Amino acid sequence: MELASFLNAQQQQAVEHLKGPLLVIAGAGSGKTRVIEYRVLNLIANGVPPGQVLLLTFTRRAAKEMLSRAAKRDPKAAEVEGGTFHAFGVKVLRQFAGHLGIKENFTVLDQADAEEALHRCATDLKFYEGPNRFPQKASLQKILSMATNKRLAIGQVLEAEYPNFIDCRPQLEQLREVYSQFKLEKSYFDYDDLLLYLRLLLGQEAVRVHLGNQYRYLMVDEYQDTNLLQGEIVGLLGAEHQNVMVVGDDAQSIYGFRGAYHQNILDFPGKFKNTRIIKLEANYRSTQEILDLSNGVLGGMEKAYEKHLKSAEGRQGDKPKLLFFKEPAEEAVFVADAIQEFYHQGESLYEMAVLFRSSYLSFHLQTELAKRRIPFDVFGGKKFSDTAHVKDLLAFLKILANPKDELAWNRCLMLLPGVGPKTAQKLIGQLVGRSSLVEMKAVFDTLGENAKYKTQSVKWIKALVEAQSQARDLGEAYLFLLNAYLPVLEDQYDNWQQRKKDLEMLAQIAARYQSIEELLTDFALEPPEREVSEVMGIYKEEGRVTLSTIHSAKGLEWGNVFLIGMIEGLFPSAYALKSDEGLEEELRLFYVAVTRAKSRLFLTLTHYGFSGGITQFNKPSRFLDQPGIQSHLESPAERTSPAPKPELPKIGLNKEELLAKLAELYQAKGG
DNA sequence: CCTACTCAGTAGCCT
DNA sequence: ACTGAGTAGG
Ligand SMILES: Nc1ncnc2c1ncn2[C@@H]1O[C@H](COP(=O)(O)OP(=O)(O)OP(=O)(O)O)[C@@H](O)[C@H]1O
Repeated sequence: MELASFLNAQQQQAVEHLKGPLLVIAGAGSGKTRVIEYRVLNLIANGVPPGQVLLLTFTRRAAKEMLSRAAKRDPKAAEVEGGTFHAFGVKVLRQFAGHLGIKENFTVLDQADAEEALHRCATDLKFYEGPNRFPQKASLQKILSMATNKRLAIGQVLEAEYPNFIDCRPQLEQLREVYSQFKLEKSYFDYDDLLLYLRLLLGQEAVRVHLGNQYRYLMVDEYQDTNLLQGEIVGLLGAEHQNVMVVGDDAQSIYGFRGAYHQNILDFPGKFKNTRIIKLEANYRSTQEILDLSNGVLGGMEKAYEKHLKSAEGRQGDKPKLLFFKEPAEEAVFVADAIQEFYHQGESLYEMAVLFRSSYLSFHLQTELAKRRIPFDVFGGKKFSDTAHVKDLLAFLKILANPKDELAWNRCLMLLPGVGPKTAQKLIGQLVGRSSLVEMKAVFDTLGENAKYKTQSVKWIKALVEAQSQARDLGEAYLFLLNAYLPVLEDQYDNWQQRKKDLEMLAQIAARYQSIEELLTDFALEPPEREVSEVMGIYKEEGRVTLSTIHSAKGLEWGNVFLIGMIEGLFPSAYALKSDEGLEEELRLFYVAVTRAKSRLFLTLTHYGFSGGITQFNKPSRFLDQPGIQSHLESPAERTSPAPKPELPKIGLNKEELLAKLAELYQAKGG
């Protein structure tokens, strides 16, 4: 392989470094991802069996992309073990399940499932009955998760983030214990458990040696967004052989809310003695104008970064533009117009992205694009699998996979009219004592005739039994369940037809899987993004515009990028303004956003916004006031201040007059 | 005792 | 739009 034709000198050094610890730390667009790709190939070319290489990435998508690109040059690269820390945790945990007395087909709880489970434990412990306020389920999950990922005591998390709940510390500690027991008993693992148990297993000398021998070469991408727990995992996985390469950019650490510890990357050389450090200097992605702005963003940070982004090839282009609009609909029209214009100039839709801080900022644009039949994909925000009806059907599938899944039963039973928490619990008490669906059927068959939920629940258990015994594949099994669920769906939702379509689409996805466990695990670890109608029409050539949160755009690049919603309180987010670190992370997020663009970059905002049911005046993001940023933006000569509201015309109508006018209008005029 | 309904308050980023 | 609190009613 002639590396020199694909890599610069520093990249080659990194790719040719095969043994011992290596840290590649470099700015955005400097070719870090490319280094990983070629290092995988180089390891294989040097005789390393691909199965001995472990590549941990931030999303499963990233791992898949890197490995499939590498596999084009050497098919063996496809055999490399790649995925997220969480996915790797699942894999290892399934291998060792037998030794830990847990079911091999354990269920992975997503965040909402974990919240439900926590809520149940807290309710059982009667923590909501006392006179003191106890955190809501979402906060419970966040507090415990933060403690796990940052390796902090619950008290420390409370002090730092939830001082108002500081008195709940003993209860929260008890809750964590009960919740852990509950999960272990039922073979549930939430996201944090996947890391925690992996860490626990690696704490066993024998496991550490075993995995160290199995995976002789470890690579970690986006290392700046790993947390302390993941840092420990890397330390243990690499302890045997020290062949650990981590890659990242400390200025791109944007997952603090998930416990990311950007110091991890700076501490790496301390953890692994004799670490070789390689810095990549040249940027291959963007024009110098875009990089000037990026450098301006870096310059606005508290922390001084020595890096200075410079285009490798001296690429020149337009200065990034800052544009103001009256309201979101107008902003959407501008973006859609520009997309169409670029498309007609010959740009592929794949080279266009619209980025935003929060997913709801894209709603207007979604409407506008759909209206114009411009195909697009949405990343980030509410997932397809977060919607109630999809979760309902997944609960049925969970029961099919594991008839003793109490949380799934609870969700399903609560859908029955006449069944609330108490009845559901009572039924579950009877159900879990039985070992199969067929035996469970008796519970419903023997219900008193006056139980109004009897008919429906008997239909359900019948469908479950049939799905288990008669279906030839998962697609068929799914249809049994869907048909049983439909009456309740139609009852529950006004827009059931739309939801039914979603569930039919889920049928297609389900049919692609061999086993339910696989499907459920995939849905938990990498939920499908919200599907968007397959609009065709005038855009025959393939290609789709990307609409993405900045977080989900990490590591990606496009020729044309629109960053919308540059509004104070939205970006930087009001939540983040509470602390200096919060604001600093927003700036890093801004840096990530602008460095996604190769050639053209637009920042937009609107004067009016809509929030909490009222129209508001927006203030431009404070980022735009920073001189180092402003000077690299081309904006309208004068900043159009919000148009003053026109004076209201004076009219005076009293109640009688109003009623008389109303009566006039009520005069029927239609056919 | 339990469920179903109404109302008020709030709305982030992800595995 | 969606959640939790509070209350009316089975
Ligand atoms: N040596 C090179 N010569 C030419 N182009 C390169 C070279 N290295 C990388 N590139 C290209 O530069 C762009 C950015 O590279 P890459 O995605 O690897 O950067 P990165 O450092 O991972 O960026 P980020 O930190 O934003 O994820 C890609 O389009 C890549 O193909």
